[in-house]
Formats: sequence, structure tokens, C-alpha cells
Amino acid sequence: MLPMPGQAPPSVTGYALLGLLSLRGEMSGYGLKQLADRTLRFFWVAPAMSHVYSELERLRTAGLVAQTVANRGGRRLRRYSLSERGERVLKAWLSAGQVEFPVLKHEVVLRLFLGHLTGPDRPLQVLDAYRLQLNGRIEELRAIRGRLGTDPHFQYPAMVAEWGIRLYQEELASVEQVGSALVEADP
Amino acid sequence: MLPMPGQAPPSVTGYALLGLLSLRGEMSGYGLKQLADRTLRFFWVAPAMSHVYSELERLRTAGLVAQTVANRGGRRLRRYSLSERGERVLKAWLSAGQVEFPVLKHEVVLRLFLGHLTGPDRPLQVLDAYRLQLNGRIEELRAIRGRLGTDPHFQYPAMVAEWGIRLYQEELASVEQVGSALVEADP
DNA sequence: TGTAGCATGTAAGCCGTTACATGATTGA
DNA sequence: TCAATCATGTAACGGCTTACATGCTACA
Repeated sequence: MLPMPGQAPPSVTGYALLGLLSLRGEMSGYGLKQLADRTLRFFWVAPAMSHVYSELERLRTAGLVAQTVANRGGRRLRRYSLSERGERVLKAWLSAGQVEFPVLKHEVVLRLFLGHLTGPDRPLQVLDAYRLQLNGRIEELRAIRGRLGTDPHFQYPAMVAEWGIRLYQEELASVEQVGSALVEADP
Repeated sequence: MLPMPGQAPPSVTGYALLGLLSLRGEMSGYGLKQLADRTLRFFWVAPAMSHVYSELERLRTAGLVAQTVANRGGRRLRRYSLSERGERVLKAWLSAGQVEFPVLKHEVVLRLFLGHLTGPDRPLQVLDAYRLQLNGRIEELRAIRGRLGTDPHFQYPAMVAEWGIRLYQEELASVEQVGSALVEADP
């Protein structure tokens, strides 16, 4: 049940990758990275390609993923899937205790926080660029939400997509509000 | 203007610490950590004590902070302040180009995303605990906002506190909404 | 007199990134 | 035939954490 005695348990990102495998079945490291970019990125991280490979290797060593190696054109193509043990360990982790409070690394707000060093124009400029990026993200998420449809197999990812759309829309509203505060504080 | 040729520029956390020094003037590493826990934590990170010390040492080597060493009871008490060069470098960074899109590491949403492995009860439970933590955070931020008052010197931190209160309140609303979706999807 | 808070550090190690290196397959 | 995409990896390093180690000061 617990990750083998003497082995460090997977990192949260490790568990997240196991979760992606549970959702989509067998896939390559490359494919997993693509999937992470469409999912995990919005609420966890977009792991680097090399990170995905090293993490998969660690999970394989721990017996949490199974690997099948095929030879195509003289090179090996690996495909990974969740092992039974992997599924047990993942479920145990999901059901277990403490969930960390979210961590936000928000450079836009850092710029606002240090506004006394620049005056209000710079935060306003940054906010403006941020607004554009937010609109882009909302579009991405809407497209993803659309593709998920009403298939009950993807109902949880669909909820997450909707959560994200809402979050970014609210960020947009905050941008407006902070913008007004900055303009008023200008003199 | 640029951080010395041949020296790596500070990390964002390095700049953030410079910013805290610019806001409050001379202080100890210990004090800086306390301040970070009341400010940076909400939109960047809560750096570990040892990280604050190592970062200050790096900034000192780069000539961005000045250090004064006093002897009290046979041991050295160090106090740090922003150097002129530090202020120039910080302002240059604040005014410069690309601001990264915020990164969110949200374990609560990760649990929701993988709901197919647990069923809706576990995400509901997690959401419930999260609601409590959010209320706590909102209280903290309100207290901080209150202490900042209307002093124009702290008007930007005050805006950030207000932004945070709003963010967490919206998270609370999202928790309600996701909760309803989970209950409806239950069967 | 004891304990909570102030204060400073070192060492080991994990998580994750960038840069570098290589090659096959697909489709325009 | 060329470029984009699929695909797999290694090396070096940065940022940050945990664990460990130490000792003073204020105050109840």
C-alpha cells in the first residue's frame, strides 16, 4: 500500500503523472508531456520534457508504472501505463490526510506590491499585458472544456476546466478593480 | 545598472527581498523572514529561514545590499539594508520587460481532477477543509489590511492585501460552486 | 528558572529547469 | 526534399527545503 519501505514516496508531480496515466491509459513520455500541458499546467505545473522522463524512470523503479518497449526503425519506443501497485498507491495518496494550501507565484502582484519604486504607471502597464494573457488562457480553457463534452469519464477534468475559466474571469475583474485603484491613487 | 558582468542576476525571490528592504529599511535576516511571512507569502513564497540568509549573502556579494555587523554578547548581529546599487538594479528589474504568467500549485484542484479514482466524496471532504483554511487566510489578510491603514507609504501593500481578500473570497465562491457540481454528479 | 522568541548559520538533498544531443516519421 | 512533429535521453546547475547546530534575551 505504502511506497516500498526504503523508497522515497513520489513527489506530487509524480502522483499527478500517475493520475494522467489513470485517465488516459498507456502512452509515451512525449504524449504524457503533451497531456500535462493541456491539463496539469492550469493547476499544478507544466513539467519539462526531461523532467517527465526522469520522473517516469523513478516511478518505474518504484514499480508504480509498467513500461513496454517496442523497436521501431532500430530505436526503442517506450510506452508507459499505470501498474496495479501504482493505482493502489495513487488512490491511497488521494485519500490520505493533509492537502497543502495552494501556492501562488504571482509576479504581476509582486510588481504591484513594489509600486512605490516605480509609480502607478508601471503596474498599470503590467496589468494591461496580463489582461491579454488572461483572455488567451480563457480561450484555451474554453476550447478544452468544449472538447471534453459531456462524457462522464471526463466529468472531473470538465469541472476543473470550468473552475479555471471562472478563476481567470475573476482575475480579469480583479485587474479592473486594481486598475481603478491605481488611477485614483495617481496624483 | 545591470547586475555586474559575470554575476548571475538575482532570482525573483532575491528581487522580492530587495523590495522588502526598500519598504522597511534596515533589518535583520530574521526580521526579513517575518516580514516575508506577512507579505510575500500571499503572492510569491514564504522562503525558509536558511534561504533568506543564503539569499542575503548572495545579494551582499553582488553589492545589492549593505550589511552592518554589531557585536552583542559576543556574537554578531547583522543588519541589512538596500544599497544604492541595489535600488538601481531593483528599479531596473521592475521596469523591464516580460512578466511571467502566474503559477498556481493547487493540490485541492488536483484532487478534484482525479475524482474518478475516489468518487465525489473525497473531493468534497477536501473542499470542506479548504473552506476553513480560506476563511483563516481572509482573517489574516483583513488584519494586515487593517494595520496598514491609510498611510500612503503603504498604499501598494494595501492594494495587494485587498486583492488577496478578494481572491480568497472568490475561491470560497468557487468552492461552493464545485461542491454543488459534485453533489449533482453523485448519483 | 525556564521557556518562547530572537538570531545566525551549515549540510545534504530534492525538484525542476535549461542546454545539449540525437534520430525517425509524416505530410506539404 | 524539407520542415514540423514525434520521440528519447544526458549533464549541469539553480532554487529552495529539511534537518541539524548553536546561543542570547526578555519575561512570566
